[in-house]
Amino acid sequence: MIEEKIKNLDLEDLLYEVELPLSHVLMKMEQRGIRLDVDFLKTISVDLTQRAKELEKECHELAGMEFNLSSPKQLQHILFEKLELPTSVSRKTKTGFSTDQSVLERLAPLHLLPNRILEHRELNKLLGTYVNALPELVNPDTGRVHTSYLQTVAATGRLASANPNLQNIPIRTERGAEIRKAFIPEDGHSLVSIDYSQIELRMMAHLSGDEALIEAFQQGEDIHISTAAKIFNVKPEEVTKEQRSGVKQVNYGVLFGMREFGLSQRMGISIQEAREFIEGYFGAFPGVKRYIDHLLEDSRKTGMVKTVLGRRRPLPELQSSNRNLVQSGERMAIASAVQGSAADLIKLAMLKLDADIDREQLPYSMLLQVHDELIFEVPEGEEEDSISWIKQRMESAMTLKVPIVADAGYGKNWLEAH
DNA sequence: GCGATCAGCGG
DNA sequence: TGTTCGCTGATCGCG
Repeated sequence: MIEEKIKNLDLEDLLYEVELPLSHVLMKMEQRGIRLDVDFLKTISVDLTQRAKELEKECHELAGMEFNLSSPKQLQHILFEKLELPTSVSRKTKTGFSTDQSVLERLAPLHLLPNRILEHRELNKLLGTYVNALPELVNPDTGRVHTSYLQTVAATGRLASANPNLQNIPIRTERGAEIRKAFIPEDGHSLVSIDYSQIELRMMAHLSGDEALIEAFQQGEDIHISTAAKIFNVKPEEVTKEQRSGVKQVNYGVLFGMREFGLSQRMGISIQEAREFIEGYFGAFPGVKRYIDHLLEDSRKTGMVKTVLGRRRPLPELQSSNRNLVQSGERMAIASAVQGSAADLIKLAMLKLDADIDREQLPYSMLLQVHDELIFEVPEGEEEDSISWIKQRMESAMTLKVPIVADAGYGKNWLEAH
């Protein structure tokens, strides 16, 4: 029986105290939906389409012939055969040479076309996936978009979102971030966004018990700067932007089980330099190194990895004789422990928030979850009060060996609130 | 119409 | 050989 199995795997609490109650919270969020400013998106669409057309024309001229800019196959032919640009910067794919972003960036100094393609790709992505697609998904009865949260598809225990996916709305580029302005509150309300600060690194500090990492978080300083100061043995105020940026990438790379090669690619440094970087990192945080070693040994023995709430991810790869498969499994083991535990944390926070909103009959609506961020709709004038109320509950959802910090904002659209 | 492939968005 | 997870869209070959 399934109940028997759940009991034997010690998953009863997770199922009955977390996942099943959470399904109700998610249902309410889906039914409430979030309001979308369709007129605003139509306006953006006109501008982006105009610019995309210009770029398309220019690309055809640069290529000396017409072709479909959205076809990697045709672009491959133009770049590497017609224009004879070097294939050395491109990795092989099943169908030939890749024309992805990193390749086009490396070709950019040699020809104008790759640059124009890059811009065209950005615009086409925004138009096709968001600006033109989202208005189609507005429910005519509610005037809002209603995502579906998937509770059982992510191997780490995270949620997923679909139809539409509201967990991957652009933010990193200026044009992309504009799209967030289309997500707006009900009349007389504001959007409030509260996100956990560096939650995965804090979870790593907690899980590993590394004294230096814990100390760095307890000091409440910029974690990447204090990490850099430790690795390079300088004072925090002497850390350069480049050093901070490199350390940040290592900090997050460690969470994904990154190795020398991946880091060197990402940072644009040699493999030797990347190796020294990683050695410096683990030298400064020996507890993290010990934790990862133990985690991998344990996961290999048991064939699975667990989060703080006992959520399990089977990892048969770790017992394979294929070295690549084992290494891939090791990356998943580290990522699952950290990301999955962070997912546990925000789920507890959501349950507490929902229960307390109900109990205190507060006029706050939880609308969205984006892994480390919660978005609420609250009445105008209650922004500050709601923020301190929500923040307090998010920051105390679990007790870790480091402080849990959440940053908050509010506004008349999602971009402003962030 | 379906599935494989490539590409790119987020945390 | 070469970062984690998952979702979506366009193209293209197959039927």
